[in-house]
Amino acid sequence: MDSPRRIAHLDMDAFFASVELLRYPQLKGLPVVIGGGRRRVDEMIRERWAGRPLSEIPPEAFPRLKDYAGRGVITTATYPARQFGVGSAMGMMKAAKLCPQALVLPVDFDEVRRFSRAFKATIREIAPVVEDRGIDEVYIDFTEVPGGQREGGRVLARLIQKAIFERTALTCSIGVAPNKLIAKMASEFNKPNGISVVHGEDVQRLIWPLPVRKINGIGPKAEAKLHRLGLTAIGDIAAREREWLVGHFGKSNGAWLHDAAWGRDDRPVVTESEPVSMSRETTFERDLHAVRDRAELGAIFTDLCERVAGDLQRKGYVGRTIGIKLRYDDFRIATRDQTLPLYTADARTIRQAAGQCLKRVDLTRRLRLLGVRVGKLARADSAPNQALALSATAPTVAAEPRPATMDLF
DNA sequence: TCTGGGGTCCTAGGACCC
DNA sequence: TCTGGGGTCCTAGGACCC
Repeated sequence: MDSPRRIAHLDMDAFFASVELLRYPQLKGLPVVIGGGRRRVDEMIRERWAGRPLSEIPPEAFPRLKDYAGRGVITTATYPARQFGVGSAMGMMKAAKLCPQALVLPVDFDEVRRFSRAFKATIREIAPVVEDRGIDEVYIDFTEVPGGQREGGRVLARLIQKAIFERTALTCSIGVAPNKLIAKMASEFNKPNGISVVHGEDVQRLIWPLPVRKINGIGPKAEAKLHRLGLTAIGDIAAREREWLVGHFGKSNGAWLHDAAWGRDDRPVVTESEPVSMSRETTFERDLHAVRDRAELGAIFTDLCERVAGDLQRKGYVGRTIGIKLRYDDFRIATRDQTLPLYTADARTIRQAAGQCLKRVDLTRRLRLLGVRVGKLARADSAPNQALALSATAPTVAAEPRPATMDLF
């Protein structure tokens, strides 16, 4: 007999902040936020306290939110900071109003990635079917893992929690359920360092009272529309006819909403995937103008192209679609892209194509952000250009005159 | 309260082909 | 002269997630 599906969602608790607290244990229990600045705050601190262990730097030595005057958002807040209403994705300015005394530390991506690899490796040693959902989250298929069914998955979840803590000294929260959709919601029920187990028959009791926004895939826009229609809880969606939802949200979205509200989701746990695009973008310290700040903008542009090229080369990919992204001072976004005849990972080729794209957007407004993207990726070792060349010159294909519009490229 | 950076997926129109 | 439908690729924008 087939075992019923048991899917876990695991979320590291305040991941970025917890990683920093391992370095600065003296900050435990204090409101700390991670994020914001491009200035290496911790380097400044270390310089000032050179020669002393990091753990001996007194909390008073750290910068506070009230002293922080930069663009940017909070990546993670410790639980003491969350008590003041500070949370991820919140602007630094707003956070400073809510909790001016919170200490600010920058993101140390290398360190966070190191811990990310460590906790994921620990999980895979216990349960091999793991789907990456970013730096601090995974789905795990418990179904076929020995012991994965005991107490609905609670026993295995405890084992994983313990193994991660022993290896990294970090805590996580786990939800186990019949599918990814419910597991994701369940992992939030007992945060931090919690486990919750949800069964199919619990959907009505545990899921229906939750606000619609708790469904992974319902964002601010969908939430607003649901509210306008008088639907605020997940149960309100479930109470509607499928056809009614299809009428208001379209065939695919309406059906999905109905399924989600009833806790139905048969998506598999996907262990491997290939990247679709790679990009680099940056928000300037102050808004820049294409003409007045031409030199500065040009240098940033070149740097972005070089960084994307570096990423592609380091990871072994090439791409054919080169694109740019602008954010204007009024927060409107414009994108342009162009697909090249050959794959590339070369910074100059990327810069050339991205430069063409830049000519096609409005550059009279001041810019807040500039980004460069490479899409239509292929593995560099799969020799995609040779394949393209072969198909273009295959003897069975007659050489046709190119239409005039192609000459533009 | 003026809102980062890195992604994925979906939609929709037009070009082009059969 | 007018009328098709299906499929794929390209491009721009937008919603959403971590």
